[in-house]
Amino acid sequence: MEPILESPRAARKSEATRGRILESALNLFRERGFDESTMRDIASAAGVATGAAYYYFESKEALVMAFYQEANIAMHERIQAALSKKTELKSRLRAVVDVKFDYFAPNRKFLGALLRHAADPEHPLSPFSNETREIRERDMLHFSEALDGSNLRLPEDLRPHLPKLLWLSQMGLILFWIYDRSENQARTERLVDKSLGIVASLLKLSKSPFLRPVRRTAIELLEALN
Amino acid sequence: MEPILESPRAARKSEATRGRILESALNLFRERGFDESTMRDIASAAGVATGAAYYYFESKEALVMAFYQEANIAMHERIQAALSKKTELKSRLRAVVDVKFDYFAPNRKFLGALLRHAADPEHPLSPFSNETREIRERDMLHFSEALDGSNLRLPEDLRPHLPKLLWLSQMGLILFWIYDRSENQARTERLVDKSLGIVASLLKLSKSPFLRPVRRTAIELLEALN
DNA sequence: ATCTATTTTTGAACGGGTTCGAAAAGTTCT
DNA sequence: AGAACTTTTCGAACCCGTTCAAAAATAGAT
Repeated sequence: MEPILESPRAARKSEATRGRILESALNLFRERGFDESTMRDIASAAGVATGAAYYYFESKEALVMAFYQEANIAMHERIQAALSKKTELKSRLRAVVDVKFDYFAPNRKFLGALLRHAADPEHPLSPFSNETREIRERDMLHFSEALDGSNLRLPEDLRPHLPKLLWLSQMGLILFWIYDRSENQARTERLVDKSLGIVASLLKLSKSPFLRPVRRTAIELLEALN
Repeated sequence: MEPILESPRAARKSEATRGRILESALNLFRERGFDESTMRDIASAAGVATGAAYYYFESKEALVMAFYQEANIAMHERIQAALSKKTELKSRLRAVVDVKFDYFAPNRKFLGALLRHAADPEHPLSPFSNETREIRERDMLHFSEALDGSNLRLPEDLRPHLPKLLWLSQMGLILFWIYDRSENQARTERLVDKSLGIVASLLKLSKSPFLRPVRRTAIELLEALN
């Protein structure tokens, strides 16, 4: 099953092949789009037979997932760096999503392929699946850090739910962005600004006794989602 | 292009064939699931050649859309009837979604096929596409009625945005429900209750001057979505 | 170096959504 | 009834994601 990499030479060669397939795929996706690129194209661009692509990747969409996975690791330190410069909650949240939009920008169009099965949490490539748990949790940590480093005090009962909630909103924003056909995704820009504004305002107000009953119900709702 | 139905006899026959194909498809989808039913199966269950199914329906998914379209019309009067018995906003909203869950229940599993392209507003079958505008707007009217008939006074600036917003939340609930594997979709039940609760509470509070700034931003956000 | 086991590569074949050109059935007009 | 036209039906063929059995390459053991 799991290849035991005894020889570094062979290991490197195999890895190189995998890399070539992935790279060819991503180039084709970027140039031509996901649906317009066939596995035959990808394999031949990488100089291998069709079957080889399936030896390294479970499916065509898994190629996009491999990109997403690498991206998540690569973005980690960029996010850390960006966070270190901000203190206001809104701008900290903004920093997190900005890193993502920047990183994803050249690949925006084909990222949609990943979200095709998003709704089905049993699909291995869904952002809600067991298989993607690790990526998801690593990603939620970014929001955790954005919250903790800010100068805003949060109600304690709400705090544990916030990373998940923010992560979820972020997925919504990314989804909107992927399909945003407006010039330079200007609509997404506005949406991000306004929605982070609301999130920040609501969190500021959330400690107020006035909103306590709503907050209670909100927490119950979040717990119902688990 | 558009068939001119000059003879009622032919018109009826053609319609009957279309109906047979749709019915066979839905039966197969219900028995076996969407992905597990092939167009060849569907056609042969309807007693026609594969090509005939494509003469009447643009794609396999269009069969599900045809069901959805019929459903929306059929649910209209059920919703009216249900609304006529309620006055509280929360229970009026509940009435609307309950009719839908009841109606969709036997078809829950294959409805997911419709939401596959949900995110792409340019896909003809997306609930956000131009092609589905009519269905969508008819559906939003239900929420408009739910709001207007309730005993709750709403801020005027918010009112025009609410049907869209409620409709969107409802889509989220339906999506959750479709993929809800818990016993009798108990998780959806809780989620619906809590989220309608929050909506109702927030709307009650929304007139308060305390929340005015948030409301303003929220309205800007909604406008950014158009 | 040879044998054995494992990993990698190959490309033909499969399955299912969809297309398409041609045949059949139906309609309209004379 | 026959010609001219449109609508409907047919099923083979196409495309593309994916599978699979067998061949090739590589590694380890003797």
